[in-house]
Parts: sequence; structure tokens; C-alpha cells
Amino acid sequence: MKRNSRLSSALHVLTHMAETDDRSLTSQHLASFIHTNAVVVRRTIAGLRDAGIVTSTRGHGGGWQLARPPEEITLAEVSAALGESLLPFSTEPESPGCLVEQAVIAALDEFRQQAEKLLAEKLSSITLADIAADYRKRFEKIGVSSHAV
Amino acid sequence: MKRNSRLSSALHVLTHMAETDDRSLTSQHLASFIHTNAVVVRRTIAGLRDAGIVTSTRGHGGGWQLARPPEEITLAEVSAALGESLLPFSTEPESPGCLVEQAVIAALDEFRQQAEKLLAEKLSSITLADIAADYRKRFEKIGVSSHAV
DNA sequence: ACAATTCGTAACTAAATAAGTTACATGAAA
DNA sequence: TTTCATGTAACTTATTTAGTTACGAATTGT
Repeated sequence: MKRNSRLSSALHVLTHMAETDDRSLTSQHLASFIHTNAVVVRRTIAGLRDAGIVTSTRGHGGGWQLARPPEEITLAEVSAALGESLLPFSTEPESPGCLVEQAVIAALDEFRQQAEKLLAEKLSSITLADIAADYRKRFEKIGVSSHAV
Repeated sequence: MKRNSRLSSALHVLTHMAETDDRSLTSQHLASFIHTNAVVVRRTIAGLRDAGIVTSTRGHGGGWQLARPPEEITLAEVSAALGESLLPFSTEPESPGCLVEQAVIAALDEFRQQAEKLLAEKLSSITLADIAADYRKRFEKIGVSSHAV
């Protein structure tokens, strides 16, 4: 799997959950959708459970389900729940005391703060239901299986 | 050196160049500012040369200088010249033909496009001169050497 | 000319990070 | 009580990036 595809992977499995009403999908099932391992899936979406976006149940018939209707799940929440910043450049001081570094970091930190706000606003306007609707539109148009491999 | 500190590193050495008028700074010199290797510096800022932000000269007295006044160097240019996207999440298809993936990628790509525009606008409003001015302010306030280690 | 200096770059090594895998404990349903 | 599924730790593998070494090319000073 490529790097930094966690957001994409998470949205992929969430969309499958959105399209699977009243039934749990196992980690193994979700893993097969994105061609990876069940443990990787659990690890990836563990944060979504902690954030109240999905629920997991153990044992017979267990697996994963959306905790809320897809209309109430925004991409901003999903992104935040994955625990990764969308702006991963570092502003850690490496030479504390260097005034040039301090000036650079001050500029970048202010930018980061404003940028994260902007990005969160943008991502808040997109819900899982939007993606699911787009998927359905594509499905109706082409009329084939939902997962051609 | 930490990961993804290339933007920070580049701005650091650029600020030093801005504060060093009429004189070239060698890769070795720049490297010592950010506690790294001269080859790493050359590699990092090679893109800045290609983008016309700095010039490099070989031989005796050679080294690096700004190609333009710092007022005319925006962070947007610097960031772009480093050749890294500020939004490094992947939208590469991994299961071509999967309609769910297509819907996810479509949503993320549209977001990316809008977000990159927003970020570029923000970064365009900050110039190297702004950072240099902030550095000078800090210098005057504290009144010590520019690179306490 | 020739020596000294400095960038340009290829090739290799080392470190960090993330994915993938194995193993097993925990919990729940048939 | 057997089976199924998650939770998680520990390990392996792959990828990326920084760091290093080496050397050629270009430029300046003597």
C-alpha cells in the first residue's frame, strides 16, 4: 500500500459501511476491499471508533458499523480521528536559541494555524453521504459490480 | 534532522542569505546554520536555484546568494520550488475499476485542488523580507548573536 | 599552468516510518 | 464449549529521507 493513503482507505471502508445497512462488516471483509490485511484495517480505523464514528462488536456476527447516519459524518471528523495533520511540515525547533529559526518557525506556525482552520472548514462541508451518493450515481451509470478488481 | 523540515530548513538558509548582502555563503556555511551536511543543503535548495530564487557560483569566493530582493520572494514560491505538496495524502487509485474508490478519490481530489489554491494564496502573502524583519526585531530585542547554539 | 576552492551529482549507508504479518488474549454468539 | 471476531503486542519488510563519501566540473588566485 502506498504511503499516506490512510484517509483514502478510511473513507473507502466507511463508504462500504454506509452502503451496508443493518449489517456488520468484518475487518477481513473491509481489508479485502482495500487489498490489505485485517489487522491493518483495525489499526487504521481504531481512531474512528474512539471518535464515535464507527462501532465494533466482537464475536459471531460481529464487525464494524457506522455509529451515525452518513449525513452526520464529515470528512473533517474522519481526518481528525485518524490523528494525522494535513499539513505535516515540521516546525520543531532544532537549534533553540537561533533567532533566525525562531522567526521562521513563528511564520510557519501562524500559517499552519490559519491553514488548518481553512482546511477543516472545507472538509466539514463534505459528508460521507456525499461520497456514497456519488458512488451510487457512478454505479447506476455504469451498472456493474461495486468492486471490479 | 527531523522529517519534513525541508521548508523550514530552506527558509532558514534563505533568511541568512537575505541578511548577508553582497556576499556568497558556501554550502558548508549554510549547512552549519541548520546543523547538517553541505551536500544535503545543495540537494535541498537545488530546486530553489532552478526556480530562480537563488543563484550558485562555483570556485573561489563562490557559494549561494538570493537571486532577487527578499521582498520579491514569497513562501508560496519557495514551497513550490521544493517540489513537495503541502497536502501529502495519496489519491492514487489502488483498485482501478472500484466505483467506491473512484467516488472517494473524486471527493479528495476536488478538495485538494481547492485547498492547494487556498494555501498558495496564504503563502503568497508572506515574503522572505517579512521573516527577515521579524528576525531583526528579535535580534534588537535580545541583542545577542544571531546563532546561539 | 597550477593549486585551491566550491558546486553538481552519483552512489552508498543509516535512520526513521509505515505497512504487513504472526500470535495470542478477550469477548460474544450459536 | 466451540467458533468467530476484535484488540493488541511484537516482529518483519518495504519505502523514504537524511547523511556520507567520492569525484568530476568550473572558477578564481598565484
